[in-house]
Amino acid sequence: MIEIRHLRSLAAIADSRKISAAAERVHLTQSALSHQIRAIESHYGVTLFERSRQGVKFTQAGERLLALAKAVIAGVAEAERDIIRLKDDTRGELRIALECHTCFDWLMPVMDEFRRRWPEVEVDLVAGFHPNPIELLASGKADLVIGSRPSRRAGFHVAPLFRYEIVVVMAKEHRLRSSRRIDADDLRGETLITYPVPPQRIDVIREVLEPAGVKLQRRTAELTIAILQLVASRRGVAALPNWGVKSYVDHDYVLAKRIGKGGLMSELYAIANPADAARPYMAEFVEIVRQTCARELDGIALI
Amino acid sequence: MIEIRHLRSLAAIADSRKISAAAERVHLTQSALSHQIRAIESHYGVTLFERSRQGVKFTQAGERLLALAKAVIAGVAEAERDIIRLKDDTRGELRIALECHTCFDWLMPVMDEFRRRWPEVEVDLVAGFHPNPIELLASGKADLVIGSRPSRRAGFHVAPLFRYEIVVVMAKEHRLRSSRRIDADDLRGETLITYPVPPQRIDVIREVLEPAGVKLQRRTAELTIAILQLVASRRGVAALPNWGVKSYVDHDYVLAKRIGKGGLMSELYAIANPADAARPYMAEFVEIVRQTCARELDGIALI
DNA sequence: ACTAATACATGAATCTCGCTCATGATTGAA
DNA sequence: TTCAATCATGAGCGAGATTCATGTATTAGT
Repeated sequence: MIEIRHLRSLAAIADSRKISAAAERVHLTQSALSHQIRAIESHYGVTLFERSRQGVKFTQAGERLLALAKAVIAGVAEAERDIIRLKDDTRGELRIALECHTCFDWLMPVMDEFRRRWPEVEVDLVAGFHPNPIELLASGKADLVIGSRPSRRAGFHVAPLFRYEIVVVMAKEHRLRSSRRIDADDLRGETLITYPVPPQRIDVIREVLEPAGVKLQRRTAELTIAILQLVASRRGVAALPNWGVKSYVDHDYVLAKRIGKGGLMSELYAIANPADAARPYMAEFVEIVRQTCARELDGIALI
Repeated sequence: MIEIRHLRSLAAIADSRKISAAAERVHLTQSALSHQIRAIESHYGVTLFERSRQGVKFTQAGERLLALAKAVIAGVAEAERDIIRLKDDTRGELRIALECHTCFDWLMPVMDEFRRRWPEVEVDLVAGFHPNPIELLASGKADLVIGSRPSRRAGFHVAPLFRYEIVVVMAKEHRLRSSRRIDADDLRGETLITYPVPPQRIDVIREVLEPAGVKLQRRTAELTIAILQLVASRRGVAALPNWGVKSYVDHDYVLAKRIGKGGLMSELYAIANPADAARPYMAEFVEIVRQTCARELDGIALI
């Protein structure tokens, strides 16, 4: 008899196109998923998808079950929200502060979806640039910070979001235009264009340039689009999330290059006070971020 | 994590109003169901229903989960039908013959629902009275007979429907009007009004009168309403299913009396040729009968 | 009031079935 | 060809679901 866990597996497979990747998402081994699928297939006497190296392709029967899965999963989630509402007082506010300003790109759809699910929660963005957004949590000016992992000593509740790659963007005519990858030394003499935050908060400085003893001139801008304008007009280079610059690269406005051998990776977390983290809608906000980003941003990995 | 089996349990509890009765319907012990519910309740931190002597009453949270359960169960059933359709050729015909003519009462809503679910199957009623409807199966004139259990030697596929009580109905002014129960001897000298079928096919004769050596005059009528007219106008008594006469008794047209100490019970089965019984829509027709009757008929027990 | 009956709860024992582990099979790429 | 990636398969284990035995509470009957 089919169960919700099977439907969740199915949805995960549909999302990731690969059984082994889907297995991770539902916290199972590849073997377990394989067994699950086989069980469903033999139960109904149909095949759910054609397996191949580059992912699975759903059959008609698979699509039909997938449609059921999506409906059931959504229905269950909605019912669970309603039950929480019946049980607890779910009014509250969610003031969000961003450490990484590129995140505005994906925050809007996330907030939209969140408002739909928790209309009684007041969502707000904490405006302006802050040298250390985490302090906003401690001072009670924000309820949730999206940024890099704080030291665990600070006592905050930390939920992992995703890992992404930071790339160097440069003008199309830049002298390094034909390099496949960029190392710290390559950048000597360049101007680095960043958001107006302390150098220690900028990954490429902290992780790459400083260890190599390379110190660049800096120039700041508040908006991603402004940074890219400066880059395109050859006022310097910038280091930004790959998903933040993808559309500009695709349109050939600028070039993006990998940093170092394996690329410079960074991770985003949702950080909250432990008291607030227990609120029912908090975990769901994090889930919405993860799902939305996994769907809309290229080249990220949920963590 | 909640699973479909929990939702099925919940729906069964809602239907039967009693945990122990519901347990049987989902093929579990009362204990297992009790544990299941407790697990769900503690998982969500809510109570799903107030337990009391005469059944359970759903709380708001219980109602919400129940709504989910109904939606999910219906969705799963629909998806499974679609998958069967994708897999097999599901066209076919379903010619139904009735052994018990009172069954026309509930057959219409059943057929309606069936047509909705399997529009590509041609449903038909085999008209007229037949001395032995089972023969219609063997001769290929019917695909499904609804009646009492045939001898297992006959090689038919038999699906149980429900158990019900056969009561004696009599005019309000009948000499036995104040008896609480009727025994074979009480009926000596009466006229028994029946459908026009052989005496061996009439339960009250086979099970009660004949064993007691009581032989009554018989008179026949083809329609339940005609039999009741004759009873009401004091032309005799009849023995009919309790649910078949309930509305007439409730309106005080006739009286109904229990037969013997524990009542005369009878059972209905759906009988088909094994080859036909394998067809996907057959099992579902039986399910629809069971569910519809459990919902609409008073005083029956699914078997 | 006492007893019997009915319905649900509870804890321990048991057992099922779903998971992981180890390994094999297949296929595409280098 | 070999390697790497992906999925399949079978055996064995263990968590969790079920049953069994019993307890508790409420109700009906005499």
